[in-house]
Amino acid sequence: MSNDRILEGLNPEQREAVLHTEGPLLILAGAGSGKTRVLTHRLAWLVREHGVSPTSLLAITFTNKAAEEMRRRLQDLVGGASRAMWISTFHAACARMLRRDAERLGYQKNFAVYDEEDQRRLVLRLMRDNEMDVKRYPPRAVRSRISLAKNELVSWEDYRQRARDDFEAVVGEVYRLYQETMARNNAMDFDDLLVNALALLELFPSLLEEYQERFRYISVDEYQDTNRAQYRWVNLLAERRRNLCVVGDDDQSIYSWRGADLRNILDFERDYPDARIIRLERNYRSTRVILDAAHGVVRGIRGRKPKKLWTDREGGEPIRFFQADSEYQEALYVAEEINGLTARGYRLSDIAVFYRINAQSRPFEEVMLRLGIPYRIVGGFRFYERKEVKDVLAYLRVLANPADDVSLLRVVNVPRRGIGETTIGHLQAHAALQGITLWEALLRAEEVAPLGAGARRRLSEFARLMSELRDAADELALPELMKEVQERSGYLEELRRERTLEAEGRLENLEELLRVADEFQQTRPEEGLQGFLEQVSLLSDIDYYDQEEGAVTLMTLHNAKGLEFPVVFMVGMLDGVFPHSRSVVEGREDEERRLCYVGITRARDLLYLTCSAQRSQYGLTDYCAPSPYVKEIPEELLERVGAAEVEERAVRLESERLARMAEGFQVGDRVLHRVFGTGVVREITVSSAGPEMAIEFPELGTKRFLLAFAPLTPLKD
DNA sequence: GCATGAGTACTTTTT
DNA sequence: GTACTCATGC
Repeated sequence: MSNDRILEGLNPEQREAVLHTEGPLLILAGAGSGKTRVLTHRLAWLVREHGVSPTSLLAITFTNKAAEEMRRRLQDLVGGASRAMWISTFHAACARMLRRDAERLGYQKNFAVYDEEDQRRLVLRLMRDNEMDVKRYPPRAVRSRISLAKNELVSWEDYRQRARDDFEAVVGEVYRLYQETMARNNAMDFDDLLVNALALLELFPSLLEEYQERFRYISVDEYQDTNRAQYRWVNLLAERRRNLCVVGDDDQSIYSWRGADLRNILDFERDYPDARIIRLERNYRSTRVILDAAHGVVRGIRGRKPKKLWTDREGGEPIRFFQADSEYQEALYVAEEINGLTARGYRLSDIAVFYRINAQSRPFEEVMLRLGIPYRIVGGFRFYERKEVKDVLAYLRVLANPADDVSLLRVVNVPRRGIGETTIGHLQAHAALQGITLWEALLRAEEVAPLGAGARRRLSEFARLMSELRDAADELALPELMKEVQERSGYLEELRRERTLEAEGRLENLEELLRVADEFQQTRPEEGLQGFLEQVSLLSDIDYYDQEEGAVTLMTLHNAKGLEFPVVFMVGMLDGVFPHSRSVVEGREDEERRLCYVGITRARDLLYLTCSAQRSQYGLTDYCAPSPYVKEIPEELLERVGAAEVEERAVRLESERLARMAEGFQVGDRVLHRVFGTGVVREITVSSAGPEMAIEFPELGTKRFLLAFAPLTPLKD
C-alpha cells in the first residue's frame, strides 16, 4: 500500500493534523468531524512515512471498544505493526505499568482490582467496625467522595486537613482506613490504578525516563474528559519529547461528576505555548437541521469556546417532537415509528433509543418485547455485576490473591455453610490481634479461642476447600479451574436444588462465564487467571456492544458518546430527568446541556424527541413538564406530533398484530384450548375487537373465541 | 445461624 | 416497585 493512501480523502484540516507529527498538537474536533480517522491515520503516517517504531506509540482512548476499533483500522493501514502499539484506555495502560512494577510501591504483582461494589462493601465494613454512623454518612456518598479525591490527587492526609465539616472529617478518616486496608489486601480500586501508576513515574525517575524514551509519540482521545490524575500521568510521560497530540471537544465534556476537568483541554495552550491548534468543524454526519438543533442547546453556555459545525447536507427532515399522555403511549409511538422506518428501508441496527437514566428503559423494553421488535440494551445491570458471577469471580480472586479479604468475606458463607456473622467476627478479631491476614487466620482456625467446636470445624472445612482449590489453581487451566470452583464450592448444587426460574437464569449466567473463560484461554492463554480477572474488571458495558446486530439499540446518553446512528430517539425528555434535578442542584446544568448536545449529534438523518405528561417512579405516578431543552431548539426545526394520530395508529398496529396471529390458523385446523381441550376451527371472522374464531368441540359443541385472549395452540397432525 | 417479614430509602450518568 | 436493613422467632 502506498503512503499516499493514508492521506487520501482527508480534508485540508484533517490532513494538516495527520502531517503535524512533531511537537504539541491540540485538535478541537467537533462531533462527527472524523477525529478517529485523523487519529488512526496520524499514527499510520508516523509509522509508514517517518519510520517510527510502533513500540514508540502510545494512544489513549476512552473505552476498550474504541481502542479495539482503532487497532482494527490501523491493522488495515499498517498491518501487523499495529500489534506492537500501546492502544488502550488510561486504566488499562496504568494497570499494565503496575503489573510490571507495583512491587516498587509495596504491592505484589497479583494485586486485585476492586470495583465499585467491592469498594462500597469495604467502606461499609470499615465504618461499622469503627462505630461510625452509616445512616448519617451513607457509605455510597463516602465512597464517591474518596473516589473523587483520588481523581483530583488529594491524599487522605490532605483531605483530612482540609475537611470543612463533620461529613468531610468522617470521609477523611474512612479514606485513611480504606487506603490502609487496600494496601493490606494487596488491592487497588479503579482510581488507585491511575494514582499508583502516576506514583511510579513520580517516585522512580529511572522508570519515568524509560517510559519517556519509549513513548516518543503520545495521543489522547476525549481529552476534555480527563481528570487530574490522568492529566498528570500523560503530561509527565510527554514532558521529554513533547510529542503530545490531544483530541477533544469542550462541548462534549460530560464526565465532571467523575472528576473530569474541562480545564485540562481549555488550558492546553497555556501548558504548551508552542502548540499547534487545529479545528475540525466540518461535520460529515448529520443534516443541517440536526446540527442547528444541537447548537441551540449549547449556544448559551458561558465560557464555551465559540464554534459552529458546518455541513453540506443542507436541510433535512424536521425533528419530530411527541408528548404522549403516558409512558406506555410514548413507548408505543417509538415502536410504531420503528416499524414505519423499517418499512422505509432502515435496518433495526440503524436505530437507537437514548435516555438519561437506565431506569427509563423499562416501558420501551416492554413494548418492543410485546410487538416483537428485536432490541439490545447497553448498560444497566451488567453481566459482571450479577451476584452469581461476582461470587464465582470472588472465589477466583481469593485464589489469585489470598490477601483480598473483601472477596474472602464475600464467599466465606456463599453458598451457606453455617459460617455466620459471629464466627466471622471472631475470626476477624483474631486476625487483627495476631497481625495476620484473614486468610491466614482461616487456615489456623483451630487457634481461635472463642469459637465453638462446630464453628471451628466448619471453618476448617472451608479452609481445606480453599487450599485445595489453590493447589488446583497452579495445575489447571482457567476454564477447568472455574469449573472446579463452581462445583466444589457447592454453588452449582445450591442453585440446582432451588428449581426456580431465577436459579435457572443464574445457572445460565455461570455457564456463560465459563464460556468467557474458555474464550480467554483460547485467545490469551499466557495471561492466566491474573489477566482474566483484570480484563473482567476493566471492561465496560459499551465494550460488548456490536452495532451490526439486527436490533434496535437502547442505552443511556453517556454510553452513546462516540457512536452514530441514522435514526435517534431521545426519549423521556422531561424536566427533572433531563436535566436531572440532582445535576441542577449540584450546579452542573451546563453539563446536562452538553449531554443533550452529545445525544442530538449522534443522529445522521432523523431525530425524534419524546416525553410523556406523567412519569412513574418508586411506584408512584406524577405529572411532569417537558424538558426545557426542547424549547431551545428553534421552533421551525420542530414538527409536533399529535397524540390522537398516535392512538389511531396504535389501534391499527394492534389489529394488524392480531391479524398476523390469525394467520397461524385455518378453517379445518385442529386446535388445543387450554380449558376445553381439542377442537376444530369452523370459521374465522374479524370484528372490531380483532379476529374471532368459531371452534367446534366434540362434547361441548361450537364456541366463539377472541383470538387475542383465548389460550389456543394449533395442533399439527 | 438463619428464615421471615416489616420498614426504609432509593436511582443519575461509569472507567 | 425493589433492594436492602433490621428485628423477631425457631
